Amino acid sequence: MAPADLNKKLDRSFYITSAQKAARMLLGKIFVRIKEGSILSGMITEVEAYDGSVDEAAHTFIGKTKRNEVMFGEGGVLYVYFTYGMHFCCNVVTGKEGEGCAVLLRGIEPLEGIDKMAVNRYGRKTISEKEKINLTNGPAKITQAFAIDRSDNGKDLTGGEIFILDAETVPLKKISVTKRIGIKKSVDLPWRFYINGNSYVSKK
DNA sequence: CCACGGATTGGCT
DNA sequence: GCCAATCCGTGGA
Repeated sequence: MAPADLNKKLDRSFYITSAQKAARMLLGKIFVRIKEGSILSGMITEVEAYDGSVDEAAHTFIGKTKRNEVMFGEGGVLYVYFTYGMHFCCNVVTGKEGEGCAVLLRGIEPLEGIDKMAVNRYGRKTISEKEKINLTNGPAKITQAFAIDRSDNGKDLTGGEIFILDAETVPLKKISVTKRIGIKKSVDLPWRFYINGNSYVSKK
């Protein structure tokens, strides 16, 4: 695998758009974290859009609170939340200040730092093929593999620690659009997007 | 392979 | 007090 090209970092303008558009555009892009001098990276394969203005499932639908204030900020930062008493999930905030929109990362295909992700997920470097698929095919699995937690909430994606690299846009005919997973409100909105046929997707 | 339920913190009513 | 944008182990087909 060629090393990540750090010159192709997405800039602020990429994120100042609707969550639905950003979600589709993020598929195929490369999510990168520099951790203790080494690179963890992977291609985004599955996402969901959340839009606080109309979407009861969005954390921002209820108005600003301590928990969701990062999601109300300007696009291009990371919104990390804690759920089910044990899991973190991470989102890319989109749109303008005050809108309360974000894209949940649900699937990533690992590219660099796979042995470190294996240690983060399983406590060992050597894993089976099945375990490799299981590294990052779910939102809380991603944060565990990339060692993302509440200390990363609000980090700027145009900075040098966590960022996203541009890559060829995935054509619409290679993208599946479905209802979102695991929510109990606004369940019928078709705001989940994933790359057809990719193994690193939480559910077909 | 699929279905089910337990784990376990903390945000909001 | 209720219950969550989840994951994993167990048990049965």
